[in-house]
Amino acid sequence: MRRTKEEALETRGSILDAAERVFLERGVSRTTLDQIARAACVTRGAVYWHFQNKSDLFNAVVARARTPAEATFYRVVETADALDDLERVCANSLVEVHRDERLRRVYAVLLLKCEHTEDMGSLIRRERAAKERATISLTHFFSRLQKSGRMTAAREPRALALALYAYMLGLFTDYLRSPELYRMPDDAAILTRYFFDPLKANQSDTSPRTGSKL
Amino acid sequence: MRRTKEEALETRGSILDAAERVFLERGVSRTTLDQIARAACVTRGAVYWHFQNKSDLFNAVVARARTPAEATFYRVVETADALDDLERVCANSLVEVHRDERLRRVYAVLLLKCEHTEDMGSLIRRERAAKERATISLTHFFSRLQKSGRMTAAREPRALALALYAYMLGLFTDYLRSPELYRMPDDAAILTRYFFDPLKANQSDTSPRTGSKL
DNA sequence: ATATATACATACAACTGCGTATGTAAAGGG
DNA sequence: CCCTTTACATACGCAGTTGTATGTATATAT
Repeated sequence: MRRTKEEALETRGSILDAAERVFLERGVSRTTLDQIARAACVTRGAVYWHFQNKSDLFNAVVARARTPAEATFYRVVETADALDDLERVCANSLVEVHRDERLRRVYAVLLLKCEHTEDMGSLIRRERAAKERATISLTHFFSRLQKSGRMTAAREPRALALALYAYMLGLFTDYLRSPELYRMPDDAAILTRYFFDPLKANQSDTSPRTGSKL
Repeated sequence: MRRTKEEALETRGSILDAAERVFLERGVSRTTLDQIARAACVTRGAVYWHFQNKSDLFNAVVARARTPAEATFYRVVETADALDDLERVCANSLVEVHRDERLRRVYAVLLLKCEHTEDMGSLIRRERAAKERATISLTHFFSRLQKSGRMTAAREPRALALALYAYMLGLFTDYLRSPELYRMPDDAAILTRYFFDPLKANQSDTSPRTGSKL
């Protein structure tokens, strides 16, 4: 019953899909490779053929959804030169998590359904590296805007970067915990505006709210 | 070798202490009751005497540190009538997590070292209940302030409550992930001010930063 | 056409952690 | 002072998971 290379890739994909769902439903630690295999209509043999172990599979699941999403984020942050650009990226990432099932599942697993502990692949290392890169990029971004006078100088870039990172992290986490409390996609724009409006230099904060502008 | 009641309470306490530490170090799911028992210099027999199972022990660990901290929070939010009161509570809770080892460990376990899944005691239920109560309290708080004109009317209370909750959740999480990036306790005041300053009605946002005011 | 590597399924051995059952020595009540 | 209960320690059996070893049929290269 040997499959063609194409079929093998499909199998691999369906294993990743199954892992995504079972990780979300049962949490990473409580899911067994047999449960994933059954959900993918294969046996553990197939799983062990495509992946070394659960950690490896977990990393593959995360990388498949996360890497592309992060790439676009960094591309914008490191090249953008206007507050609106960053605001748009932030609001958009919230909407994407709301719309893209895969993204939503994987971020829910990352933020709610797994333990950030030393083993579990290189989760923590990659997480810290990503966070450091994001913080540095954001700090530079805010510094640039301040120097060119396109942003209020009343806040220090380092703290602003921390604040924005924490705010977005909290929004992702809380939305994934209780999405029914959010009115998406409108709230994505509203909530990000709460952060960015006060930064805009010489601009009244009481500008009329136009509701969803997405 | 039967202990007196007092000694038994000490044993119970040291088991809770040990569980706290081992949960933090190894993550809840990877922690075995034997590891906790060894860390507390007892056997699994003692653990099973004081607690039904790991879930029960976990809940006890969380309740011991969290219940009192939450109580003060709710007391203030539901009675306060000034933005500064809430701002002080938020900044203070960050500082407390930074200073109180037990609080820091337990929140780290809750936010980073356990999986928010259906079993694991009633974690999710209590979590959702706490979140709902907090959101409602905060919404009422902001509504009150808006009606009495002590806060800008440019933001809707419901979204503000979500924003503040998410912001604090993100700050806790990120601080516990990489505390070395934060300059505590000063950053606690700075970061909370970033949220509250724009809400203060008819007040210049560019007020001089006085650094740590705690 | 044959051989080999592939893409799995099946089978097996070993360990781990849990829950419980049982043992036990001392505390504390009558 | 005796009896019961307490506060554990020790011992046991079990079910679940993991990793690997082996089987196997077929795609694919030569």
